Amino acid sequence: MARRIVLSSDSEPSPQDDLTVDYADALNPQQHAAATAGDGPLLVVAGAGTGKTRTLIYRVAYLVETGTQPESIVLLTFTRRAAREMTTRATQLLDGRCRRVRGGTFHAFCLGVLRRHAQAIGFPSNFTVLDAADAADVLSVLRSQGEYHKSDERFPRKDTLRKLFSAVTNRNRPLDDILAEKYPQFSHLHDELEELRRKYRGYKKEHGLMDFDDLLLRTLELFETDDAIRRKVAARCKHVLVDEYQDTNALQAALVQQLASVHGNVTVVGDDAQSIYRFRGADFRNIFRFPDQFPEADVLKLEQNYRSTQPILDLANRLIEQAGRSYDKELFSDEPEGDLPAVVPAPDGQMESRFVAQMVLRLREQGVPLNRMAVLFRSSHNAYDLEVELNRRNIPFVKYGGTKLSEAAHIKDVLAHLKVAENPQDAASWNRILQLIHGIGPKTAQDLIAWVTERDDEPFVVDDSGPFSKRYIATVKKLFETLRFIRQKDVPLVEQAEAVIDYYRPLFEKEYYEDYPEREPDLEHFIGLAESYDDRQTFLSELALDPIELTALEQEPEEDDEAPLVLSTIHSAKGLEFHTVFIIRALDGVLPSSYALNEDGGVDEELRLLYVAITRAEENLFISYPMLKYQRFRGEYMTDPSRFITDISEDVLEPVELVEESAPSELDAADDVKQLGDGSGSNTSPPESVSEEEPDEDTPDDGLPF
DNA sequence: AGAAGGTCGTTTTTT
DNA sequence: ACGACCTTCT
Repeated sequence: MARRIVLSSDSEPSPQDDLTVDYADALNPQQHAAATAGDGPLLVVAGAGTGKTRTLIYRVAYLVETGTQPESIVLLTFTRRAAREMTTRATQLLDGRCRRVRGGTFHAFCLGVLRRHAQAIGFPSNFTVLDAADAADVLSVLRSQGEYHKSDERFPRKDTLRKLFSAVTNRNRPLDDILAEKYPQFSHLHDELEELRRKYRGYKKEHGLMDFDDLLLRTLELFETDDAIRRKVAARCKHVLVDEYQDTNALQAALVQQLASVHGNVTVVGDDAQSIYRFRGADFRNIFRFPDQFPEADVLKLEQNYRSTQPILDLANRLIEQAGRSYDKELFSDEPEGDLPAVVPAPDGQMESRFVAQMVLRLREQGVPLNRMAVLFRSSHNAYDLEVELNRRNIPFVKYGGTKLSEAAHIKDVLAHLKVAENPQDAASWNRILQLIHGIGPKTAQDLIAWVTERDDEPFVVDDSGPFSKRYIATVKKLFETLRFIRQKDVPLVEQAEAVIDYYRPLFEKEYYEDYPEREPDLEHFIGLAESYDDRQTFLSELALDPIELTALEQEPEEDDEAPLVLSTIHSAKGLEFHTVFIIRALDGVLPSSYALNEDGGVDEELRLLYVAITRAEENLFISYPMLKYQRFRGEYMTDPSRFITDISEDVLEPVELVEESAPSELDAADDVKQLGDGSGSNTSPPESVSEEEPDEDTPDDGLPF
């Protein structure tokens, strides 16, 4: 290791009292210490709602204000949304300089590095980013080429293969280990799987493809291969700040080490009790290993909660006691007063949805804006019932964790055309667009791809040397024409998108003959989206790394629309906070997911998930579940409430009974009215029972101006 | 042989 | 509602 000579910053050292922000006044002593800490590694262990984000924002401002170039600050967050929000808030706090702080996800940051330096590890700079489905499709092609299902043995399906290989990469452990641990039924296929994994790597390299894991892995490889690049990149990272450190995996921890390898200034913030991404290779132990990784690290704790009332924290604390391992943070609030969290058993799923919808409307009447309320659930389909109910009542909502625009099959089709224009070697996209053509199946597609990727110079010319048949030649010609057009210089991205869609439309209507009218609007959205970008490569990468929620687009962004209610998976609600939180479908088999029961450590992770959900709430918390459930195969059956809430005493989690309001007399009037039962155990008045006038059939109007 | 079309069993969480 | 697999058609 070379001797290091550290040059001190040339900008004049700013004395504390010249700062424009009053840090001591805005932060509590613990937060203040973290935000204004000096150089070197720093670990901040912070409980839920303790102002972790706030502290990071102030730290960014402080660093900028004390002379650090904003461009040399790297703020790594879990989602792009979080990064955007943090830089915006830092900007409000200080000034425009904070906008130039570099921020984003590990994946986005690595993408930027690789776009500049990929050649050093044998990739073209215009490599394509594969999302999870694309990666699985590539594996599927390789699997059928390899004829692995020769005997009658079942071979893992494409998505299982992808998960398996992803786990190997993210946990940085040998295939054997992962097989033994997670897929013992496939252990005997070890040799075939190793071979397939090798082929997959080779295929990606040959065709300029990187999946999500590669973005991290190849960046590390780059740093190992070329030390000059490592030093150059790390030199631009004067300060590295990482949010949600408990959810990083082995690769990300290694990356942090590399990025900090020149200046050694790292601040990581996290909470081991909120680690919920184990399935993705995250290891909460990273946070405890940090002091080993950086021996001089200072460790600070934030314990005072500013978000929730004490009754909500009591429930959270009680809940986390059930975990197999102990967490030493006991959350306390400066807001002792508040309603008890309520557990609400509903007769069935529809009633559960009606309860949520009506409570939302009542609270809105009381002045709580819709977007300060959230409905959280374990998995996306748990909300289907509720979505129907909300649509029926014209209550606007956004759903996070649902289907993404770029994950819809027809949008992937359009994207594949643009990807091929960007990277003609992209066999994965070729495979997709060729098979859309009538008469071309897997085999012909492979032959054509082999032919077309041979000629890098001008891949979009049809001549007689190709393996063409009359069945589809006309369409292939049109396809190539379109591709040649959009590859010309200076064709605006919107026009490229329009050209692709013009070509694609007939194929689209044939492929989705059953329901293409419903899908049609997405194509329009897509064009609208393309308008706000001018660079095709940026557009494609951003869409892959930061997919757009479908419901977010359906929300017409009209001026005086009320901000919508938030529906979200618990995972996607991480880091957010709401005045009122509803947790629905709190059932055994759903909230501890039945999948988690077999894995060891699985149940604890589900418990942390519920803990995260609960600690999103500031004032009101309702946990509900349906007592009856319907499944196609089983018919109606009785459910069990989540094991996590059954043993909680009533003075911490208050049971609430739903009661239908007895109908005054008219027929059908009882249909939509219920009131909260005895909710008066707590120290504030229960929500008044509001009887709702049931609107006429099919013209729901809850008094909302939408 | 290879593609199209129908049928059956299925469905966590995300960059 | 979606994909893996099987059968039928070109």
